[in-house]
Amino acid sequence: MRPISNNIYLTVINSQAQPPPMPIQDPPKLSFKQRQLQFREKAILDVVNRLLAQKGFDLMTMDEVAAEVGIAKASLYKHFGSKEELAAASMTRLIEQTIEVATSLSESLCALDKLKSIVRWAIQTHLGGTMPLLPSTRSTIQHALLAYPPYMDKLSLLTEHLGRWIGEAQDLGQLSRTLPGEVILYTIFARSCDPVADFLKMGGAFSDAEIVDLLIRTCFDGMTG
Amino acid sequence: MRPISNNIYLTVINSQAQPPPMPIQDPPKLSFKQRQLQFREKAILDVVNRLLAQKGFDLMTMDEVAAEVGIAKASLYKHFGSKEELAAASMTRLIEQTIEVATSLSESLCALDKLKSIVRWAIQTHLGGTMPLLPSTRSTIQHALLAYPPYMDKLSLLTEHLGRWIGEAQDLGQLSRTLPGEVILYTIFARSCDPVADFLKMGGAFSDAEIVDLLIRTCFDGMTG
DNA sequence: GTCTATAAACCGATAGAC
DNA sequence: GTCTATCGGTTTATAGAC
Repeated sequence: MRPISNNIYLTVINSQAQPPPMPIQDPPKLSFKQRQLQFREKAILDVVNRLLAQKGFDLMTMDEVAAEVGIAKASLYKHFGSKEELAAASMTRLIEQTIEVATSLSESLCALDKLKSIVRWAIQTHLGGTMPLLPSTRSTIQHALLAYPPYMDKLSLLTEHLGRWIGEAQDLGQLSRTLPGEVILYTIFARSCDPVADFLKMGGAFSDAEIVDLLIRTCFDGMTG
Repeated sequence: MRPISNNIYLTVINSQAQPPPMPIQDPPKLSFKQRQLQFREKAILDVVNRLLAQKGFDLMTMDEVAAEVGIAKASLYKHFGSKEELAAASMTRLIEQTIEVATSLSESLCALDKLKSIVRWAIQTHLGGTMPLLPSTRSTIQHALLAYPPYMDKLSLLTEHLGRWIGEAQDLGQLSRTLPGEVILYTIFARSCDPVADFLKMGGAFSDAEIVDLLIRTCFDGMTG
C-alpha cells in the first residue's frame, strides 16, 4: 500500500512498524496538590467532552464549562491556555480512550472483528452522548488539533493499530483487497461519528442495540447484501 | 414498511401517493424591478450556499455574505429576515436542485442506478465545494429548517422520490429487503455529505472521479466485498 | 416626495485579563 | 468575581436616485 501524504489523520497505515515514541512509565507518587489538580483536570475534561458532543466547539462557551464544573472561569485558564487548547486536550483524551479500548481487545478476535468492535464501541459512545463529531474539514478545532502535538501523536498511534488490522483483514480476504487502506480507515472514522445514528434514535423505532447493529452492518457489508 | 415518527427528514417513505400540494403555475410577467430583485436574491443564495459549504452556518457571518455579494449588510435584511432564514432559503434551493436532478434521470435506469446517480451527483457537488453538510443533529440550523415550511415541503417531496426507488430496489432484490427503508434513506443522505470525500481529496492520492467511485462502492457494497 | 441602498449605531454575547 | 474589548446579528437614520 502506498504511503499517503500528511493529512488530519496523519495516516501511517501499513507504514513500517515504528518503535513506540516513548516507553510508558507509571508516574511516581504525586503530591496531594498535584493529585487534586489532576482530579479537577479530569472533571473539566469530562464536562468539555460532553459539551463538545452536545453542541460542538463553536457553541460551547467557557462560562458554561466553568459553571458546569463548578469553578471560576479564571481557574479554567490556570489549566488550559485557551478554549482551543481545552478542546484539543479533550479530543486527545478521547483518542487515548480509543487506544485503550483497542489494546484491551481479546487477542483471540480476528482482525475484522477487532475493527468491528472499535466501531461498535464508538457508536455506543456516540449514542450515549459523549462522542464529539471528530472528522470535519469545516470545523474550527481542526486547525488547533493539527497544531497540538499530543493529539497528533496519539492519533498516529491509533492509526497504526487500525492500519495493522486493516492490512491483516485484507490479507485474510475479510476486507476487500482492492479497496485502498485509507478509504477503509476514514470510513471507519466517519461511521464512528455518523449522524445516521442520531436520526435513527430520534425516529424512536429502534433500540440503541439495533441501531448499532444496523450501522455496523451497512458500514461493513453495504446495503445491497 | 412501518411509517416512522416525525423527524428532520419528515420521512414519507412508501406512504400512499399524495396529490401534489399545489399546481405549478409559471409566474406571469414580472416587472423590471421584481426581476432585478430575483436576480440579486439568486446571487445572495449562491454566495450563502458556497459559504455554508466552506465554513458552515456558525462560522458564516452576515458581513462576509454582504461583502462577497457586493451589497451592504442591511440590504440582506430586505430579502431575508434573519441569518437563519437566509440559510434555510439556501438549503431549500439545494433540495430543489436535488429534486430536479432526480426527476431528470432517465426512466430507463433501474431503481438502484437512480439512487446511485443521485449519490454520485451529490458527492460531485460536495467535491466541487458547494455542498453544505446537511445532516447533523448538532447543527444550529436544524431547528430553523424544521420551522421553515418550504424546506420541509421540498424535503418531503425528495424523500417521496427516493423512498419509492428504495422500495423498488428492495422488491427487485437490488437492495437488502431486511434493511429498514429509513436506514437506507439516511445512509444515502449521510454519504452525500461524507467528510471522507474531503479527507481523500486532501490526501491527494485520488482524482475526484476515483473518490466518487470509491465512496459509492463502500456506501452500497460495503468494505467486505 | 418617495423609495432604495447603505453607513453607522446598537446591543447582547463571549473570550480572556485583572 | 468583575471588567473590558471584540465580534456579529439586527435596527435605524441618512444620503441619493428617480
